[in-house]
Amino acid sequence: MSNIKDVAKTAGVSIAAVSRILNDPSYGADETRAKVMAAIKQLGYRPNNIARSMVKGKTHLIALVIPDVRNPFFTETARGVEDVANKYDYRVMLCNTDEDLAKQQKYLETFRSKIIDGFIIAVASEKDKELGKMNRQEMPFVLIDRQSPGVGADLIVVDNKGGAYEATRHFIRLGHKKIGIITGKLDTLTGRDRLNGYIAALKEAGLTIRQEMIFDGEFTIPGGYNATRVMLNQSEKPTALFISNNSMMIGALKAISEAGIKIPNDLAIIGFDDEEWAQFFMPPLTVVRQPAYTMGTLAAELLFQRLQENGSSERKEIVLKPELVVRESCGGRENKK
Amino acid sequence: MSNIKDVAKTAGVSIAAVSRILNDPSYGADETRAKVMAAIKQLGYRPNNIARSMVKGKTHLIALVIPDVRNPFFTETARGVEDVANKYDYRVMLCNTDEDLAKQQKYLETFRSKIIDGFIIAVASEKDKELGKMNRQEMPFVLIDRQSPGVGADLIVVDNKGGAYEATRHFIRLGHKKIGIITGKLDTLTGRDRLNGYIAALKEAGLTIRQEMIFDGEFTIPGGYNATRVMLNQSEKPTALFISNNSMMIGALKAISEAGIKIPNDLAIIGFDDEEWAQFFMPPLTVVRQPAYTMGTLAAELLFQRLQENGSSERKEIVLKPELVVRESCGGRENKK
DNA sequence: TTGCAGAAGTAAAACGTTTTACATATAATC
DNA sequence: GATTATATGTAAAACGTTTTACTTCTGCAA
Repeated sequence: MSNIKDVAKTAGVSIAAVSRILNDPSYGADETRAKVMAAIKQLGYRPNNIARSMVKGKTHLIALVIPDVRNPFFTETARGVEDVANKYDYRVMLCNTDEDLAKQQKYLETFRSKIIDGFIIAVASEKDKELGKMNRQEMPFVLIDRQSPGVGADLIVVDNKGGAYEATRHFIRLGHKKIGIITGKLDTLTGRDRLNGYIAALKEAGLTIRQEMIFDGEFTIPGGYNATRVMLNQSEKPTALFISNNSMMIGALKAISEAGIKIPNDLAIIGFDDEEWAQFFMPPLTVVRQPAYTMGTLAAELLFQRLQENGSSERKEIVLKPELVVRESCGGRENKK
Repeated sequence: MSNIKDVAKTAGVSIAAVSRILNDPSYGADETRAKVMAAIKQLGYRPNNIARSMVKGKTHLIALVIPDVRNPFFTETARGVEDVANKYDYRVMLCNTDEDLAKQQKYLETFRSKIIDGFIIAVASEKDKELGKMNRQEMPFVLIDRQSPGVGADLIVVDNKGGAYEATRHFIRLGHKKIGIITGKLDTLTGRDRLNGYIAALKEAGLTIRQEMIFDGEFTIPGGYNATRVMLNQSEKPTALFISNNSMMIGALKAISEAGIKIPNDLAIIGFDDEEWAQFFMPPLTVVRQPAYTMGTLAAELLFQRLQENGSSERKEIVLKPELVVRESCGGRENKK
């Protein structure tokens, strides 16, 4: 591979001249510029970015660490990050931790060796201890989707409680009294927040909170399936069911179908997280949509802001409002019981 | 940030000694090793990987370029690549081109600047011209899932024709005579291959190929919806339908449901690409499953093999067999018409 | 004792850029 | 015509490592 030295030699100029011509459009006489360009073309020269990174101290790379590449919520976020990064002429390294703290730590370790300029992370676990040790001055980062206690970095999250509250309110407005919930893992803040939003709405409406209307689906497909099946096998069934994430929705749908229960006539349902297939399902699903793409763009913008400033301005915390997308899985007012 | 020089100074040894102690476990007296380690700990030193990369000529980074991060097929492939890469102590940069040739070229351009050691790519378009210009000696790469005419790189693809053939054969075995297909984009080899597998099976069974049983769904959800709707509105309907990718399946399912047609009694269906929700659908979907994860691991292994050898061994082409996963969307023998 | 092998350590070159500090030539101002 | 500013160019330092080539020391065999 040819380097800048070769170019300088064949063009008959100094190394510095080549570098300047490449980086500063206003520099140099037309004649020498032409010579240099000709040499570059002839040799097929490409500047070596590693060398450039070393002297500049910037790699023009950021990382996005997510716990599950197969979750559409995170890939949508990734697209947001990527679009903004490209705008700033940065590339993004997408790192998948598979909800595994050990994998996450391996990535963080790699980052410390200055291979990237900064990163965005949705932590694999609330229990992480490494993140707090990162020097944010040297390597800025922003947390998304999930909080990490004790880490004073910028944070962008969705108002999970608010989203669950809105969904439950929607049921109540339609006249439902027996409203169930399939919760996510309650050792995560996200899981707890969604449950709390549900409870808040019921309380506000003067409805009693009943244990037999609350089942844990652990955020997984089989979990959602089992929880829903048990709930629907009870003597007293809910007339409306809030399923608090996308994976559990898939399981719940199967359980509902197997039980011969019709949506929305026998049971109204609302999910959390919008997905492509949700609007194509029969009936199309009413869901709480999280602004995943926006979360990605905002996180990236925040990170680039940090990368540009040298003095550290104060910590930012952004809470994004989810949106209730009303489709047909709740029917209308007439099906209250 | 402290560097190796600082460590050398506080430990009272030379720079070279520090480097050696760090990289060669058999080097150095116990005493000096201890001094160096203490200094490293005290200063919180981390070797700068960029500098290391420059002298070594390796970045320990590979890229995976895919046309759609939201497609589970590709994210599954990504997991395969990632797992193998981590095994070799490499990190992977996931690049999403959104089926956009311009974006792809931007990434390729970045790669030429030696920021990675090699890459794996599912091209955005068959029409790409840049890839052929890449010097495979300097920057090895392997093609996956999609061919790129004129590019003599290693290749790993799925036997699309064979997969479609198997699916169609399954219909025929069950006694179906009127078998329809929703094809993907026919300007892609993948789309054409799947159509050809379908045709081959029909011909072999002595069934006639009928235009009104073949509709183009363009690999998209709305395309699949429209194509299926039109097909099912005809006077003569198929009794079995092969839907040749995952996205079109979502659209087709809606059209089938809206038409009041029951699966599998009125219509048997088979899809291409297995997805989490496919087995949870009612009825669970029979599909042609592509070995996405395996494709990722094989591609990565092949790439690392290339990275290790210096002389170039001959080009490899691997064709992976897809697998027909029989579930309930085709019913049994009794529903032939 | 001499010679030699191996271990432990060092100084400096090398990787491929950008940037600093400086030199020279040309044009502009008085 | 002298002075000054500006444009164009260069040599060398710098970035933080690894590696080469060399020196010194230690212990062992002859």
